[in-house]
Amino acid sequence: MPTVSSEELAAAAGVNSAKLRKDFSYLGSYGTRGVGYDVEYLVYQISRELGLTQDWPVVIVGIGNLGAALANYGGFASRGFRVAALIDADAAMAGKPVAGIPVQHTDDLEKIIKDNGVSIGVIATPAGAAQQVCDRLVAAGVTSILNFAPTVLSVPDGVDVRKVDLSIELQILAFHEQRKAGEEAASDGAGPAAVTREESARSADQGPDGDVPAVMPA
Amino acid sequence: MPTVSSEELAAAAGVNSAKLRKDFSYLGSYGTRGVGYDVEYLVYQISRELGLTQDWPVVIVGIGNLGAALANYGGFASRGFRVAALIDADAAMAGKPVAGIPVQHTDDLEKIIKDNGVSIGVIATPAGAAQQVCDRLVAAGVTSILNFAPTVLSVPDGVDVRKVDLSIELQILAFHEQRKAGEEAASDGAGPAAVTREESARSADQGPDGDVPAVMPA
DNA sequence: ATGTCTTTGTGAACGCGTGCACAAAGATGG
DNA sequence: CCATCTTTGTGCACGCGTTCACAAAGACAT
Repeated sequence: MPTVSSEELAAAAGVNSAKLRKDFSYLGSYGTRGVGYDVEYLVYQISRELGLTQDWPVVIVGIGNLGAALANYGGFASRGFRVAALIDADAAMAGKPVAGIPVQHTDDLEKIIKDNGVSIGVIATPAGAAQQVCDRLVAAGVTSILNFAPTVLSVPDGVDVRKVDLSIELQILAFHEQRKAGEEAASDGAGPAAVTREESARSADQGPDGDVPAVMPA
Repeated sequence: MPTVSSEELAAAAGVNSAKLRKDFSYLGSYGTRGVGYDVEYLVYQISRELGLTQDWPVVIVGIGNLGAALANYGGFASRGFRVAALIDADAAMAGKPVAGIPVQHTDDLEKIIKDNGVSIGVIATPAGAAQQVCDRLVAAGVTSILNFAPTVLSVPDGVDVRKVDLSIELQILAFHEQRKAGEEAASDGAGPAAVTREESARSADQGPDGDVPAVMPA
């Protein structure tokens, strides 16, 4: 039986082994003392807890460049997502296939949601249309929305919204870039706002995690 | 002189006023006791600290659907970013304009970077090409990379990489969705892994912040 | 069976970020 | 010029998440 110890996993992931064990313990996934975790069972447990074993039908509304990019994105299928439908307001696009899936018109939005049992919607429309689309999705039964439009959506309680702003990541890079450039100039110790830049402990940090606090950067 | 108090700002932003003041104090931006912060000066200070007053030329490599979507994205200009060039490996695309900018061939990558003084690169290529493109960008002088390809890039020290995985946000939504569905079923108290789901204190949280820890969800 | 050795699971301590509460500072009015 | 009032800037305490450290548990050898 192939197994891994928490120590091995922690080293590979770059995290603390105790934290990893504690996290696993919340899952109820029992390892074997003196041996480690059964790899196959562990994978199954985590997959199930994360919802990877389920089939999540999603609809993408707004088939412009971004919507098309999302429809073509390969990473979805392996994580349990299935693009159930593509929806666009442009009647000229109706019927045309994108990524092998025919585009349907906004008029049929409600029917599409219900027929496919969709609970997750992706909004890739222009900013002006986003709230309206959102309202219709919610009314049709969608309870989770991924919003790429540069608008903050208002939704009733019980509906989750996650906003993806593609320029924020660039912003963060630019901020660090500025610090790099200003470092030698700032080393004279003068000037206000001489916020010291601490190097990230984990050099391999490539995630969208809280490097930069809500109001002010670290 | 138009001013704002930390209290007003905090209420508007949905954060604690003391934290806001403390953050501002790191900036060295002085408010006036009894009055508040001079709006104009504050905007200038924050803009400058965040790099919004600078001009950041960026190149986008890989002009597929996603690259085109990024080139067309309106949010960049207002944040100090300027798309200096679009680069693609497909010779047939060379010269064709996308979002009003002619696509250039990968062969000229190094020259483009140097001529425009680019320090930030965006990779929107297929996974297979990403590392190679990354290496060339870095060799040409790029020190910050925004990576949309589903690969972890390895870069030398001093180069910042941020990876954007479009499916991760969906993953998080699906996870919450699963919890919603499983809540009534789990209320019988039986079964392992009955991790309680606490409602987010801030209902308006739409950001890509650490809702879900590295290894296990909250 | 008994002992040793490895690795888990977890109680307890540590550290850090957030929020409270208040003194200092400056404006404003008499 | 003094009193009062507002709002900042910040020391301090609280709470939460991470890490340490160790006892319990099981495998494996003798």
